[in-house]
Amino acid sequence: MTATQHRSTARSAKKSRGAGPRDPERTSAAILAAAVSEFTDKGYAGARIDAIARRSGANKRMIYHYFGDKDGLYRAVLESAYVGIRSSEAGLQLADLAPEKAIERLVAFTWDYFLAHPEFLSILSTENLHRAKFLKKSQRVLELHSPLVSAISDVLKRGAASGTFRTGVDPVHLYISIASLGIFYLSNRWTLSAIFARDLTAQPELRAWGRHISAVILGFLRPEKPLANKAARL
Amino acid sequence: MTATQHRSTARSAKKSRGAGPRDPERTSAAILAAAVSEFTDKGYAGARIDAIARRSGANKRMIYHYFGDKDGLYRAVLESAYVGIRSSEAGLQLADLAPEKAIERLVAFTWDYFLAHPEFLSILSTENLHRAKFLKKSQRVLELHSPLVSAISDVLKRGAASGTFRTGVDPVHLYISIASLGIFYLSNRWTLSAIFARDLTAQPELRAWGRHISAVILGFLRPEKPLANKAARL
Amino acid sequence: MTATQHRSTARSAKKSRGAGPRDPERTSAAILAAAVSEFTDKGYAGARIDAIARRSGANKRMIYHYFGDKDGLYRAVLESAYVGIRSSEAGLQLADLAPEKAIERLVAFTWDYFLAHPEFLSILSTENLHRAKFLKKSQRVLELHSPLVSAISDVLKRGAASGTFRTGVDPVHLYISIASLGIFYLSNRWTLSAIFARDLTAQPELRAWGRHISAVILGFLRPEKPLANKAARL
Amino acid sequence: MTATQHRSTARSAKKSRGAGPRDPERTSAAILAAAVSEFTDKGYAGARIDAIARRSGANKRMIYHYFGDKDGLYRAVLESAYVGIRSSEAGLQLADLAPEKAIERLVAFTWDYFLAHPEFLSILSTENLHRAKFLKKSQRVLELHSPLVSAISDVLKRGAASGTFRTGVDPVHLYISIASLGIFYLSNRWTLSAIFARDLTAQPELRAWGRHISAVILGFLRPEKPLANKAARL
DNA sequence: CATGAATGAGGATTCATTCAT
DNA sequence: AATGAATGAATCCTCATTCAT
Repeated sequence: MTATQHRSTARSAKKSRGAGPRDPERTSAAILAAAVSEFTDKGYAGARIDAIARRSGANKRMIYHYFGDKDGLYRAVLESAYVGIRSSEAGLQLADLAPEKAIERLVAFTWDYFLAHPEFLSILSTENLHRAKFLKKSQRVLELHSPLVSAISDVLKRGAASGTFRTGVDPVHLYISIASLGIFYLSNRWTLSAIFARDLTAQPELRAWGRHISAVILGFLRPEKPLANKAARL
Repeated sequence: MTATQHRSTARSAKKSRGAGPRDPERTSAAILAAAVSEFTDKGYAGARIDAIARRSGANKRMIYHYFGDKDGLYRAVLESAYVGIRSSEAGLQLADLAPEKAIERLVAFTWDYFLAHPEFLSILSTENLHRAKFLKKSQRVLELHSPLVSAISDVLKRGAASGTFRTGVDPVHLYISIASLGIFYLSNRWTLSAIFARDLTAQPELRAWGRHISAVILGFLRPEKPLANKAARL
Repeated sequence: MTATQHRSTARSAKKSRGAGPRDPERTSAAILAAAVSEFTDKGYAGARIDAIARRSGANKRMIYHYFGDKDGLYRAVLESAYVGIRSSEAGLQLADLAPEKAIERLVAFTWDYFLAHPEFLSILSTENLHRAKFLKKSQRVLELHSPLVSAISDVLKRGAASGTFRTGVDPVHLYISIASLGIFYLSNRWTLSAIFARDLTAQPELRAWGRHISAVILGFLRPEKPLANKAARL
Repeated sequence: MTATQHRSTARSAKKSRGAGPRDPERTSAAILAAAVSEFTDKGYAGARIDAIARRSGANKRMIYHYFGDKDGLYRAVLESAYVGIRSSEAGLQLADLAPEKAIERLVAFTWDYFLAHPEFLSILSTENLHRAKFLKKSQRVLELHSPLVSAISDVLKRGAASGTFRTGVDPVHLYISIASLGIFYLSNRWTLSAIFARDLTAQPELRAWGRHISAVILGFLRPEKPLANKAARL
């Protein structure tokens, strides 16, 4: 990625043409970016190749050249979405933190990421409408997830050992819970705002919900019976 | 209703054609049912009027007759989905139960309803892709939700008063949390199964997740400092 | 066929609209006729659905409605071509004629048919470019040909028995020979005229070639050693 | 030629890339060969410039460099096909053979050539679909054919003079007859096999048909009335 | 000479919707 | 009330050809 950027920077110095013909990397990146927007806004079936061409400034033919067909382009969008979140996540260093802090940090990161990347939520939703038809084929994406599970598992073990967390929590369940609370709220804020007659998309509401997620997750993780009680019962 | 039935009975004697032409109610119900399936499976843009006509056995022209256009048909589907869940919910009688029992019941009902009505999840997701464009227009649906909020609010108050629940919980937040955990899991089970390499659609996993939702919600609702509070009260 | 014509005639009396909407039979017949011309002129790949729509006066969508896709339309054209020649042929009554007369009649009919139906030659040529890909799938066409072989076989047997024809002639070979001489000349008249610098498409040339086919076929069928045989029999 | 070879040898030492860039002759020959295959398989309209580039290993731009456009490339293919058969034919030396032997040889050569050069048949067929549009423009090809007609004419005259052949046979007609029987069978073997439910592409069938052509042509050429009869009538 | 990116006009096919009966 | 034919505007995709290097 750095190499690429360098190269294109170097070149754009030489010839400052706005949107670059003869610059395959830039062209295909522009197409991908436009495709992310379009698929995000309209879903798979609603997305229009013509619109992507227009948005990206590229010739329609180039889309087929670089991505094969609509499916291929969508697949590229899907992959880039997952690669995006997982690689950001990799910088969290949960192992260096106390269990409670680690979970707080993971929850905060996740919520912030979802807030900052609405396209991720949208692609997810689209992909699930298709029952993960495309995702299943993407080995590249599938390999991305075991580090995440290991990291969470490690935190949970440490927390249980120190008595901070309840025992027996499944790390996959925990991650899904965190994601649920964040993604569902954001993905469904439009219908939720409508039915509850309350603007859940407003900044204060969003901040409140972020705190709520933390409260729910940490509230749940508290040991089932406080230590004192346990001792008392013995 | 009686009139209609009488009429159609009278006529079906006259001309015994299998599926009923000249039976407006049956025709439009068949169309709606087919539309639910189609929109559920394909989303709004992916749904095909032709497919709905085929699936329902009705003439395509009838769809336009009863529902105006594709939008109108979709709106009908959307409304029927919300009416379905809210009217089932109305039978819960949460006010008659102890706070903890009431929440357990609400959680269990909600999870079971989502499990039994995948079309509800799908429609929700589709509607959110469109930022609730259609829902906003449906006064009928919007009016359906204040009883739900009131009921939950009442339970939370009773729980807080008795020391069973923490205080300051927003009923809308609580409902969204319950819905999040259920809907997100089910809507996303296809991608989640893929990325976590684990069949989250299997019966035991589904049952485990149902228990997990209860644990999370009730775990969260526990008073924040149980020992102190409890001690104080004793 | 007669029924159809009658019906559409009856109707066109009632409502004299030039090209008939609401007359499926006429519409699909018009499409087929236009398709025959287009595929004949341009071959499969060169044919344009748009052109067929224009030529037939039908809406493009109707082509897909009646024939499925380009392949289906081509297949219909192919079938109609074979049905055309074989059903005309069926009226020849070769069994009622003396062997030599029967062959003369078959040759004359075949040549005349080819002359009158250039589209048949063209479709044949197109189909062979595709190695009979479509024909192989058409059971309907394949069943059309055994009566022809039987009829020729019978004539050859009678001719051999009476000493008019040589023995051991394969009826399929004979038919292919007759077809070869006629079809090749006509299909290739354009290149042949060019390379031999002689207008082989002119009427006198066509008549001369018709006589030539007869002479070749009958010349070939003469018994191999006429003198001896004839003498012996006298 | 020598210069070119020298040059390319010198360079192939320098950069041993498999197929030769910087070797104009090889590049254009490779393009032509690929074009022959492509036009043969798909016809003019069905042929793809991209496919020819891929098949030949040449850059698409080179095709335009050497042949101008699709038409020019097709024309080159067409010319090479005719040059191929006519120059092979030139070696037959029919004048040195007895008339019957000469015809036998011509028939055998022609059949063998068609068998060995399916692309010739295919190009012919394609060119005739276009009514010899391209051929007419190719002076080079047109000049190729008068020697053939002269040679056949000479043989026929000698045969008629010696009483071996019937009189009044048009040499162009004779050649077209020979070509008809060979080309039609081979070009149409796919449809003929299908409609006659018999594999006419099998080796034994091909050999049998080769003999059949000879039998038909020589059978036809036999004098109409044996000499004895003629004498008797005088 | 050679390359691979780029293009615009068109190609088959599909869709929601309306018309005539 | 119900039907099946008909439509025109898109929609995805492909093609021959040219441009910049």
